[in-house]
Amino acid sequence: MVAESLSISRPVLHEQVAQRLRQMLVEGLIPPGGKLNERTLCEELHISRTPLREAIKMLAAEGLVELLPNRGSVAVQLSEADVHHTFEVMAGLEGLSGELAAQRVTEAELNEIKALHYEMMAAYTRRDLSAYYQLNAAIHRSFNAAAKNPVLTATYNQVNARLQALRFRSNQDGDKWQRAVEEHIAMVQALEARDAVALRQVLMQHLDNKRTVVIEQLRGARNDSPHATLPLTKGHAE
Amino acid sequence: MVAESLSISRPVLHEQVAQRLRQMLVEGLIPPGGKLNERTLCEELHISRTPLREAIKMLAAEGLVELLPNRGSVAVQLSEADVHHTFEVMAGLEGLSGELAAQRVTEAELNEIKALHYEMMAAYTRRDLSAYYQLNAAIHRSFNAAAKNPVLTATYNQVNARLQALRFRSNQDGDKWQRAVEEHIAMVQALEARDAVALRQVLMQHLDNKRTVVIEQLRGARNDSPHATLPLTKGHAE
DNA sequence: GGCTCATTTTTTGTATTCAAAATACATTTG
DNA sequence: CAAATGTATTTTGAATACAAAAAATGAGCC
Repeated sequence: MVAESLSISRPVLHEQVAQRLRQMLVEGLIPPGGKLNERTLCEELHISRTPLREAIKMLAAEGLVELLPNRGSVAVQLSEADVHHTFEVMAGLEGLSGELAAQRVTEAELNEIKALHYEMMAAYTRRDLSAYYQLNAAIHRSFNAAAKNPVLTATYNQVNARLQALRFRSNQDGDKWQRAVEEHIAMVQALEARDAVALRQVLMQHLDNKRTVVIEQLRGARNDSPHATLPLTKGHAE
Repeated sequence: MVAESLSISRPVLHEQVAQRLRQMLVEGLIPPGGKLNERTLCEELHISRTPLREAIKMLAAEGLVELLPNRGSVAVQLSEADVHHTFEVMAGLEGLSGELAAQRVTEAELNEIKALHYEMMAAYTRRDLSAYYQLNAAIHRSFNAAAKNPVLTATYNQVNARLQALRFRSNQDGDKWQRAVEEHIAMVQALEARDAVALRQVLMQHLDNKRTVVIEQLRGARNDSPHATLPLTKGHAE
């Protein structure tokens, strides 16, 4: 609606800082529960406290950090219940995505999703977890895009960002991984058939299963090292 | 999780300011598309620019204002497409609310919802639009509470806040109002029967209809006064 | 030795100042 | 008179300065 955007437009500082902090949170550079010391971050990012604090306030509104009055801010640490609730909402949003995508997907989009799907199958066959994970994310993004609802996409991304900080790599377990792949096959079939109800069903089920896997993993990690930051990418598929 | 909150805890300034700005946006004191002049707001609220700017950044993250680099910030003005997309997401979230509420509602909650429902029926019978509107909102809040998912509630509220700024009063039209009431009756029945699928269905349909009403109203208002801020609460039921 | 409480230090919250960009205005020129 | 350009003013963006609260330190005491 507003014109600009064509101009060179050096992004403003608080935006850059917010983006960088998001990255640090998702990458675990700031671990869940970790404190965001303003002075330290200012020195690291070579900025003053004003834009840093503005960025932190944005992240707080996004649910990525928690503000403790007069005591600064910490990276959110999701409890098991929080994770459960977040996945529940994600399932709802994914379901809606699927429902709308089934109605609105173009042939070109469908083809691209099928292509990504086959790439993913290749990654699965090779047990290439990293590639699988990336393709999986790309496919879910594509479903979202096919739904053609920017509000949905924004909402989805915001809720999802909180989960990203968990840095889970699900489907390490062979059976679970296979089930996920089977669900993916069903997804593509439902999308191709433009079956909104079926697609919604599959996607919600997919998320529910993912939730189970993540929570199991979370419990394991907590038991392994109750007070340390969660160990990441431990172990591989099979 | 974090302790505090028991203490009297005078809220910090940027929080107070954010709350006040939200109120001003929802009440139309700052109209959609209206500019947020920092100097003016500072004087009105008797604060310095620092907490004001922090608050504005939070509202931007919430999607209530838009930041224009080097040109300040304006209250979001939803296009018709935006409204359409927002309602679509709201329908999905309401549907999920209903699905979960049907599974989790307690007898006490059900009773309270039924009580609110009858109060609402009374308001409808009297054609008391204001009371109807408030009770309607209370009922939807109760459904949300019965779903017992704080992430869902927070997400719902955030998306809903953007619509609040439209200040619509739907169901002025007799037929539409009656249909909405019928849907409400179906809701309570489905909740009482703990029929998750039916409840989801009714709630989504309810939101879809509301969307239609709001968009019609929006078109009317835009045509009546293309460039002024939208006229509010014009006309009454029947 | 451990505990309490006062003092210092650090950290956060807010206000003010300085700088840069955008806007408004006036002057010049064709 | 209109368009364009240069100047002044306003407004936003960022850094610094100041105040208040919390945390850390350490001396005195039991």
